[in-house]
Amino acid sequence: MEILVKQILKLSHMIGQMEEAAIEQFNFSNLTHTQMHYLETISLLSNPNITELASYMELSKPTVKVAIDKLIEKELIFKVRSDEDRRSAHIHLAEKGKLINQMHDYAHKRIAEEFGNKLNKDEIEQLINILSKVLKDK
Amino acid sequence: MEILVKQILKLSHMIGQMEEAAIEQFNFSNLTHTQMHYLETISLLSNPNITELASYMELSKPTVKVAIDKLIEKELIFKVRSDEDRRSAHIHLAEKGKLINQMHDYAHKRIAEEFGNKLNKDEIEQLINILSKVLKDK
DNA sequence: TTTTTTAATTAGTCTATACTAATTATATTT
DNA sequence: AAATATAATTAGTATAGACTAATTAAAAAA
Repeated sequence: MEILVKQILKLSHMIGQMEEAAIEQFNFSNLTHTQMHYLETISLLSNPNITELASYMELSKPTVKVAIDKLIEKELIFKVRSDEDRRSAHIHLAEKGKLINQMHDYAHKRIAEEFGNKLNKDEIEQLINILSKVLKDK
Repeated sequence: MEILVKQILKLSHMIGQMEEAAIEQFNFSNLTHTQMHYLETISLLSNPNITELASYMELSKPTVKVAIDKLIEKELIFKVRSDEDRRSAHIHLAEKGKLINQMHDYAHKRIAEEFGNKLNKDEIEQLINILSKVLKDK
């Protein structure tokens, strides 16, 4: 088990490196990690309003409002005022903002490639089975 | 391969969650991610001086100096003036600062446990073999 | 020994990220 | 209709994290 713990250290390091590389690749270097986290969360919640986003991220609404304003300025997201409740506005990812998802995809593909290059078919099949067991209901 | 890409998404998410949980567990919630990154890098470089640390992190020396001052104030690290070159000072992790390494260990152990709970012996052996192939020279 | 280089620091500035308190506009309840 | 509640915003504040330019102190080179 000691060995596995060490491997997990290396694995998480590798995943981190790949994500960092993807950030550069996609020219997101002008965004902070916090700002990328906003984009990821907006994508996850699909068009939340500020109240929902603030509650999910456990931040105050003014904090989120200011962050959102900056991301709007950078044309990464935009707001759509709700018709049901005109006090509320839903946050959407703009085309540029959607790149955040492609960026993660890219990183994950690169990692999968790395696995593919170093393993034969049987091993890949084994790995997929093992991971499906471990990651079930995640 | 599509499946593997999806699994890697889940896997990196799981690792992230475990690290976050460990941060809370170890009461590092009062540190920012940047500050933890400093501790990790100081540990990695083992007692760098400010110039080395700044160069490795690709930041200016004043930026690093200010960050280091704050971490000294929090008693996470301390400086030792060099005898060979009295202009220079080496940064050491204090006991509190060393917890950063234990924290990562803890996270990795928890992940390994999660694997252990869901896999049988054969599968664990397979996984270790597969990971050792993929993570060789990492 | 004088000059130059180097390590660290100080001073000053800017942006990001967080907060609370107060305000505005719209919805909901009484 | 009036009172209350809610979504978003504005204003004000504080800390973290980044920079450049200038200074100090020590070491190395001329």
